[in-house]
Amino acid sequence: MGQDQDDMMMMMMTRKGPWTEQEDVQLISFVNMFGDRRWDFIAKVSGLKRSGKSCRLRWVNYLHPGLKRGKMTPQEERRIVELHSKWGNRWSRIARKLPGRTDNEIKNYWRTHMRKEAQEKKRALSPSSSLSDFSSHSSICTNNPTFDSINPMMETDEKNFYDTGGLEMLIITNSRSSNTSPIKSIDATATSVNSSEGDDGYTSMDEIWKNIDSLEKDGIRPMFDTSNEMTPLPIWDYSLNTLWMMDGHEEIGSNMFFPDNKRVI
DNA sequence: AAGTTCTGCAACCGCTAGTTA
DNA sequence: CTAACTAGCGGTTGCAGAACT
Repeated sequence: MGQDQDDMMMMMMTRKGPWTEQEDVQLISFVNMFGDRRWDFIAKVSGLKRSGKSCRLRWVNYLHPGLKRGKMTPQEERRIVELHSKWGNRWSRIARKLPGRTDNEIKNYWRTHMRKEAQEKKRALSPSSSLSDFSSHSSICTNNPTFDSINPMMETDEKNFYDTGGLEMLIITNSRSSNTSPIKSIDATATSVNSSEGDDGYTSMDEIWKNIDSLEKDGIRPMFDTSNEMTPLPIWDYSLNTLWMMDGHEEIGSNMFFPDNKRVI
């Protein structure tokens, strides 16, 4: 079958809408194997009928182990307001300063926040005032282009916490545990990531992938073999359980990969 | 109790910047 | 150099559950 037909098939087979628990488990296992960069590859290889884009989004906004769930703390709220006044609707940038929070979450929070504020103002002002439909224009003041030019010095190479997730998080975790991971053995320097702020000592996933590629060229293979059968193996010590031990999350049953012994793919 | 409105959040869409061949 | 591809970003939508009438 030709590539075009393959793509056509993929298009037709693509699923949309809410993710099922089964899909989540499948995605987690494949991200654990291949890292959180090659989304298209993961989408294809995992057998999920999802686009790479959709997989990435699901991981970044919901499945990433570094995510905090639950309500924003007053400190976080203050920080968002502060940063938003500085940067406007640069949600991903704001998210970088709020570990465990995603741009989507902050964006949603802000919308709610603005809506509430608008309503309060409405109430405070006379009924004749025309602050109408503030909520549907959440960026009423934030699309101001000046926000983009403010604070050029604030331009840093800060990394989003979930940018460094996937393999890198695995590496950190693995460096604490005793097991060997393919990546750990490939790039020991990556274990020195400063995880406190995420801004220093950063080793990009690209570098790691390059390392993998170069090692593969040298005939050294990682523990997983992408050319063979796509059996999801939880080969890294990074316990999947931890993904589900966050606030308000139940743990998935004992057979994480094949609940009810169903075939995943 | 039933219907309506509101709220919070997950997910999609379209665009852009960066990367690769 | 450039075209194609991919990941990431910001805006928007749709839905489920809560709150209200």
